[in-house]
Amino acid sequence: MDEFLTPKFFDRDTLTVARELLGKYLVRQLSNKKVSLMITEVEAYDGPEDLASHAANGRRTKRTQILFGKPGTLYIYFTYGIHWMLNVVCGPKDYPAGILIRGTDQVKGPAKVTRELLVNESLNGKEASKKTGLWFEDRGVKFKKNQIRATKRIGVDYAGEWSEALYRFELTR
DNA sequence: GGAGTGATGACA
DNA sequence: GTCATCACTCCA
Repeated sequence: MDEFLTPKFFDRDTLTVARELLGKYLVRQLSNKKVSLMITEVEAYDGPEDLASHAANGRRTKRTQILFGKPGTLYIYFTYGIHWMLNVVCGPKDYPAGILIRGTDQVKGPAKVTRELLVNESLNGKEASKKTGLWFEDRGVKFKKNQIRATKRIGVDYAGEWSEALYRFELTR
């Protein structure tokens, strides 16, 4: 049974949600086809203290306000002049937290995932749902706890001690 | 190792 | 308005 992950799933501790997203499916409905990818790598950006987060120090701007929004909301931004990044908002409203989808079983690399799924700003701020055309499913994939590897996040050296946080989770086999 | 690429945020 | 920076990927 495919179970749709509701906003309630994302309305919990960010690190817990991040770990539980591993093995779940990211599903994209395009006009002519449906693409499903199993999530194997994520990074958590959790709270106003997290200096690696766009919402570090509670910074709330036109871009980052999405992170303060409802759990289950998609946060998509453009970086390096080339790439789109896909995140899903976690935790309660007004608490800035999100999870970056870094990789899937077939597509490795955050910018490749968005390219493969044709994800861009048109989905930013929308809720992950079938109506939106991008959502998450639990397809009952099982794995052992020791298959989750927690490591430092990528590309956040500027974040001081927060760059050391083991907020990146990978599914190994 | 280094280029490409453009929005964003800080500062003025 | 200017400016540096950036949660990346590709090619060498």
